[in-house]
Amino acid sequence: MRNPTETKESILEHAGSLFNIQGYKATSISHITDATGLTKGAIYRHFKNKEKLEEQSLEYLMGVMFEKLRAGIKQQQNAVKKLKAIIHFFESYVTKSPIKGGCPLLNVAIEADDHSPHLRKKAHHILEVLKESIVTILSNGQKFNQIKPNIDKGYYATVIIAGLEGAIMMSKLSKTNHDIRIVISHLEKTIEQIEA
Amino acid sequence: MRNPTETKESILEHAGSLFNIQGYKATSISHITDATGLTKGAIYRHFKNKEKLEEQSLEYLMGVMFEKLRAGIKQQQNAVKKLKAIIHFFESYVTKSPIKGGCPLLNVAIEADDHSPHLRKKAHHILEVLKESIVTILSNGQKFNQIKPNIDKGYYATVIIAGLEGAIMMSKLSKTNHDIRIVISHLEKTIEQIEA
DNA sequence: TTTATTAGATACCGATCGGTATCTTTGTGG
DNA sequence: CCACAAAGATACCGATCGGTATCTAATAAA
Repeated sequence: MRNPTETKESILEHAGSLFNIQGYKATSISHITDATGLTKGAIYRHFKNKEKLEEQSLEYLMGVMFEKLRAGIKQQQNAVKKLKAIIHFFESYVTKSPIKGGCPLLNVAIEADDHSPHLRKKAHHILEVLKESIVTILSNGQKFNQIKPNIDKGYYATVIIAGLEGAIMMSKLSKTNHDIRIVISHLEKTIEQIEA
Repeated sequence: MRNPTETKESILEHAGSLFNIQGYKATSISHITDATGLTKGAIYRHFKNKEKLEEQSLEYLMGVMFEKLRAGIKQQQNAVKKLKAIIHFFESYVTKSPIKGGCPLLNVAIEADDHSPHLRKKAHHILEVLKESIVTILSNGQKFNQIKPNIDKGYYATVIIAGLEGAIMMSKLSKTNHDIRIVISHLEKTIEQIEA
């Protein structure tokens, strides 16, 4: 109990979860003190203001997300299987969420649209990294004759991400995994069409 | 200036716009009094509390959305063209928005997930209506030999909506229409595959 | 063991939140 | 033209917001 790095970690964990579930604006410092058992004094010692706490919480969430995502990708040996691993990772946001509250990317994109440009920029960057990792998988797939040549890799990256994020939104409204399952089967078909 | 129905309409217009741009929780009554030039007294005469104002504002936004959507669909004479009209209606949320702040369905789905179940239920219902209208277009298309028989109509409704909503989210982050254009071209191809 | 530093607790600040009680103004039917 | 009801303005309420100044307690260096 008086380990500052552990304290900061605990704050980011709890704050990240609350921000992702309730929203950034809707989560007050008091909510975070309740969740962590700490006081305002402790929180403002580690974070200059709420804005900085929001930023670092988002980075924390994205870190957790990418860690799990990369682990899932690494297990698979060819491009098609790697892409399917990505798809099923996003499915887990609906079925058994690795992070409560759904995809942090989607949440920030909607909430931080006009307000809080700092969060929007961070989320945008993560989106580009995500796109790029799909493009890289496709490139490597082409190198090893697993993926057809002459396809528009950015096109498929966008189609996959858009479908998944939209399906997560629909599943949030319906509280079932019906829609995400449909979109997954469609994306799997789409991927199989570019298999070499 | 003292026409109560006009006043209520003005409140719904301004409140709806603010809710859709800034979010429901992030928009205070004071923001709405500033936008309308009215006072709290006027607003609370027409709406019991903020929750009711949120609900009716969402209904107002959805009303505007469906009105424009139906008008676009009605202009087209066959199923494929009607579906493409829907797709390009959603594109307009990014290019030149009929309602500022993007798709109210998407916004509510993300913000009102756990908090405010009344908004979530309303949005869910609208989503089902939207799905159903795509299914109806496909059904009529089959009747007139414009769409292949034996296809899963609900599947295509979900794939179309998910792709579009996800693309809107991506476009919000990148502030360009790059992603929505890609998804549209993909959905158009998908639709053409079920053309009879 | 003493001292300096830092982590964290406490108590408070002004601003703003949603909401209400009350007053004034406006339009309308007799 | 007057009376009455409804529309809207004003002034206020307690609660909570983000943030800060200050105090106490714990740790690490000497």
